[in-house]
Amino acid sequence: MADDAAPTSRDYRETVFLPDTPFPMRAGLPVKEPEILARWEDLYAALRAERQARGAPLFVLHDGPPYANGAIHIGHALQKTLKDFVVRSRFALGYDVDYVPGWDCHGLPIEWKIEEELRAQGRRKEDVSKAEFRERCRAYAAQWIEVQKAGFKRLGVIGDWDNRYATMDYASEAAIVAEFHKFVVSGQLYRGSKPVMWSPVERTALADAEVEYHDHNSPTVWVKFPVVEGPQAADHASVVIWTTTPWTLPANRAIAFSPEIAYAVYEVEDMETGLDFEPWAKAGDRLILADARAADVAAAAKIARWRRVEDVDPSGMVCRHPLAALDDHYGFSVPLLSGDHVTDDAGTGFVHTAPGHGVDDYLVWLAHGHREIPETVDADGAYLPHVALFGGLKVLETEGKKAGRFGPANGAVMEKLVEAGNLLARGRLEHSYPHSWRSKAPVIFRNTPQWFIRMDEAVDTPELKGATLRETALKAIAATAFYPEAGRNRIRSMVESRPDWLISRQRAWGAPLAMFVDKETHQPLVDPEVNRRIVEAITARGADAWFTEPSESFLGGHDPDRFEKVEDILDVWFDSGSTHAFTLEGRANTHWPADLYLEGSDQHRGWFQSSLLESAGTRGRAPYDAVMTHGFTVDENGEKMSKSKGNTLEPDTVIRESGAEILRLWAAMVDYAEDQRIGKTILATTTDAYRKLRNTLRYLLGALAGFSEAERVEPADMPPLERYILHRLHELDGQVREAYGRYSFQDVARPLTEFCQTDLSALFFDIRRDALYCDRPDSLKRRAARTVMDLVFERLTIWLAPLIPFTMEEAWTTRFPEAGSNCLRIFPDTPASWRHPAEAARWAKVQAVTSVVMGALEAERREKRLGGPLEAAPVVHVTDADLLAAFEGLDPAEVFRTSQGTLMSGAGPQGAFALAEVPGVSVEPRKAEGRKCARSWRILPEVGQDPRYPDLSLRDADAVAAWDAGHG
RNA sequence: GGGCCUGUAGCUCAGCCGGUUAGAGCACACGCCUGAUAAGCGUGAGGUCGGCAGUUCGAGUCUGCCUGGGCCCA
Repeated sequence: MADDAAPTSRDYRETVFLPDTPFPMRAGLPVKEPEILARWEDLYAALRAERQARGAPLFVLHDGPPYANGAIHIGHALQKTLKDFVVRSRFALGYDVDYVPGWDCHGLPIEWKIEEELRAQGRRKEDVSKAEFRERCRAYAAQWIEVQKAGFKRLGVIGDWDNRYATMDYASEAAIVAEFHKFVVSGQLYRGSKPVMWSPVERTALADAEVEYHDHNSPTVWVKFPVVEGPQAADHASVVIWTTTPWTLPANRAIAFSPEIAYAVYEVEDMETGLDFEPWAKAGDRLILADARAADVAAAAKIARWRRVEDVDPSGMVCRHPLAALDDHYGFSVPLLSGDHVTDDAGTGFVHTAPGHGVDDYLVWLAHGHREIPETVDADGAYLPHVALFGGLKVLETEGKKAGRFGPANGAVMEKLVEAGNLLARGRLEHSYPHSWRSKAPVIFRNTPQWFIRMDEAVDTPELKGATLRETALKAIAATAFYPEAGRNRIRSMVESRPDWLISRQRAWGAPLAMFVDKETHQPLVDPEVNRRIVEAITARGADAWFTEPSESFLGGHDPDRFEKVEDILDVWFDSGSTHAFTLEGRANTHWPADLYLEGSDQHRGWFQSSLLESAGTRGRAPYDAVMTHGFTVDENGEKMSKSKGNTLEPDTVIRESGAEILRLWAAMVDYAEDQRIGKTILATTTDAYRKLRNTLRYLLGALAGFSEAERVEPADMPPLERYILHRLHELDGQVREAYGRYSFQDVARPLTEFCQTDLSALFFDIRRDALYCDRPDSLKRRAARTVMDLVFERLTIWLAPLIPFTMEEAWTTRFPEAGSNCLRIFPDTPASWRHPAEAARWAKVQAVTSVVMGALEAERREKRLGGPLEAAPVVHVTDADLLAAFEGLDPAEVFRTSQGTLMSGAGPQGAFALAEVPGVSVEPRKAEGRKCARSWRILPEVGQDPRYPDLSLRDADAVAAWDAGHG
């Protein structure tokens, strides 16, 4: 006990080898990270040069371009961080890595921004030349590229920032156009007419991604189509349809029905009375409806009583248009067509079919052999002049205060239906309706001429060898690796069912469909010389050249009067689908196809697919060998982040408060394949994990102070504990390489964190603290411990470097200030001879026994009979021979971290401490006898035996004697 | 409304082909140490495995339905 301590006159602290390092416990990352970034300079270039000099294999990660509009958000941060994990880990695995970050620059959102700017200046888009408008768009995108680039670099993301790609670079625009020409030349492009989502307010077709759904209150009408041909039962009857878009009725050409639905003729017998309006139906009216819908229709039409006359089969029936009586324009026949899209859960069981105003309508119309798609509405959303009764009326208002609201068309059509006696009922309905995501105005389906890439026509090029684009793309999907595997299904089902690729847009900011069309035949002009001149002009002067330079300059000998210059621009997905062409081809030190594309899972429909189709159509295969996807970042409750919910988290905030390293470690610890949560609690947990790693490094650095090669010990000469740690290093080496190899960063971070916690901190460091602090520097045990620590440090710093490069850099340069960047290193070889499963088995047993000892000491502490473990001298009784054998060659006191300890074969005495989980072991938690060594604080009977140092144990006396000799 | 994915301790994750009392690290509580100290060690508590039903001798694991969440589409 303390009062038993030997009289001491000397403070031995200076003779104790305490950890010594300038590596601070607190990181101060927000300040330190920028310093490290500055020190790295162009780390990426240095790495590439180094790897190329050694002839390293090449790995290509092709960057999916973020849209150059707005500050980076947490999703960008996760994404670029994951890419950086890939890039840095491939470098650490010894590869040369090509990673060129890029940006997507064209497209509607930027156009809108510029239009907004113009409006703010009181100018109209019409007053600005196309050239000036495009120039403004270009400047706008350029500015955001710089902002985003700075944000990505701050995260520690390395790449070829100086040679970043942008879809708006002249060379890119030229390459995109050249890719487009390949589709023209190979005959994969065609001009079609198709109902597309059209925004009259913006006078443009919209891509699916540019449309959002909002609730909208629409008029609904039940309309009678008098039967002119059909079975007897249908005589003097009308087919009833229901629609929420009365304005599309002038474009009606057919009625769709389902062969799966039962239809019948109903005859009205009585109408409801006491209504404040005159109902349109009357007794004697004969209506054809789906049985399942009859009751609802009766209610809507205020029919009090009716009679189901008989079944009727609509196939082959023909009706008259409901407005035929008012104008001969509507004198055509309206056939009944069967269609799979018809259901009986709403409406009447019949679907009014206007081929120019709905996709289903269009498809069912085509499926029945019709080719002519009527055009009824112009680009401004007004009926064309030829549309009888309604010419010039607006479906949607596009000017003035009412812009974006429905115009008089619906009302006018309903009035005329009443006049014609064919309106059965009307009402209003709140339903989900497509709107432009920008103007928020409703959109309509409108038939417009557009350019498409065919999915299902055999393509006779050397690349596609007579296969269709869809077949080629599906084959490419089968040949691609997906991480996670589920991605394959997702993209496959989309490619299987997707329609032809609509690539034309009636906008200004983009790469043009730079081609000429024969005014007579409507066929594109295919002339390699013309295409060459176009691409040359765009390479030199950008896509503007196409819009500003006269046709003659491209056409050469062709007659300018015969050919029309197409001024549509390409779908931005065609731009981004072509990035592989101008980033992976024609540049040095890269290769096509890319080894990996890595994006969010939304890109199965987006970039993965556009790149696949573009490449399949031009090269016959995917531009990637593997696709890796990540989920989305949601808030702490698993809900989508949104500004309106106020649950967003800006990467900047995290970087400013905690450091990019914390964000990176978070990304490393979560399962990125699924949606990842982030928030205050989670970041706090991440910070704790970070501290654990950091302190482990700090302890290593402290314990390794002054370590020299002369101290190094061969594994064969090491004690069991060191052999065990080497075994763990060997095991981890395999795990780490394997996990990085399949991009499973979690399987790097978790085992390494647990290794630091369990094997190093709680076992190795804790046991070896005594030897490190108190042994003579030349003691084998201490040298072996430091040798192993050196090997641990050597590996930990590079294994973790791809994930937390800032901290590993700091640790590495703290120890080796002259050795260059830690990030230039390659995972060191770990000798197979370190593998030692027997040692692992031994320590599992040793730790089981130790847990009983810990339990016994804990019980004593609770009873206040014992304080720290150095006050104890447990006696351990072991009946299990295996457990006993595990201690062969070990000092029990050392293992138990007590002053003394004894291991005995056989059963323990009555009352000895035991744990049910560890049978065959019992412990007597005896107190240590002897005096407390003033240096090591162990309590040993031997203290005082060395007369030179009466207050020290023999080991410490020896150590101090050596120390004294060295310090005069 | 449809397709795909997803819900295991406060947090991040393990749980193979269904098989004992569902594990780890962190956080938490309590204790120890005070020579890693805004650190270190130990002990402990904490889970109806989203819910319900089914298959089975046995289900976190398989099936169905419901429910929460996400992405894509309508």
